[in-house]
Amino acid sequence: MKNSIKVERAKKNMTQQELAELIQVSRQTINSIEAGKYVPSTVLALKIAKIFGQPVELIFELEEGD
Amino acid sequence: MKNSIKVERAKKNMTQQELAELIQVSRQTINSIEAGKYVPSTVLALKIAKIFGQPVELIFELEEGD
DNA sequence: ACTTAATGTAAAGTATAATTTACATTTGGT
DNA sequence: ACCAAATGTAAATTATACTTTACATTAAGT
Repeated sequence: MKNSIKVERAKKNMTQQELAELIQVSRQTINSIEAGKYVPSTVLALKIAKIFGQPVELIFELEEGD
Repeated sequence: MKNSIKVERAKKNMTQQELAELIQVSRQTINSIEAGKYVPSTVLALKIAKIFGQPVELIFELEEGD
């Protein structure tokens, strides 16, 4: 699964720290998700999508093998 | 977080078993998600939404406390 | 009433998401 | 070059998603 969190963050000029605080997780959680180290829960995906004003499927995309 | 998987399944006349096979998880995983026992990963949410032809936000909804 | 498919539930185990702490590296401004 | 903010990375721990097995309950058909 890939995601465009980094891009959306850049659009809004938002740091990992700020995003982390907005959705109430640690900064490392955001960093790890961006780095593709793990797949977030649906709650996180919904919160992130909401903040960026985009549908979940536009920020998170399935890949081969998912 | 609540979801409308049961309803969408009913619309399509699909069993938990069938849905489970389509997204490659156990039947109990579907059952537990429907029962609200836990929040699925974003990969599962995307797969489920895809099968029902609905956006993720329409099937999975945040609640107070999420 | 009987049978069968579908669903609900539960316990134990495994895999993985998320946290915390800590430090290294990069980037941008002055 | 220096400083500070932001990002990358990593190990250890905790929380939770998911599996497997197994059994109980419900719903529907005959």
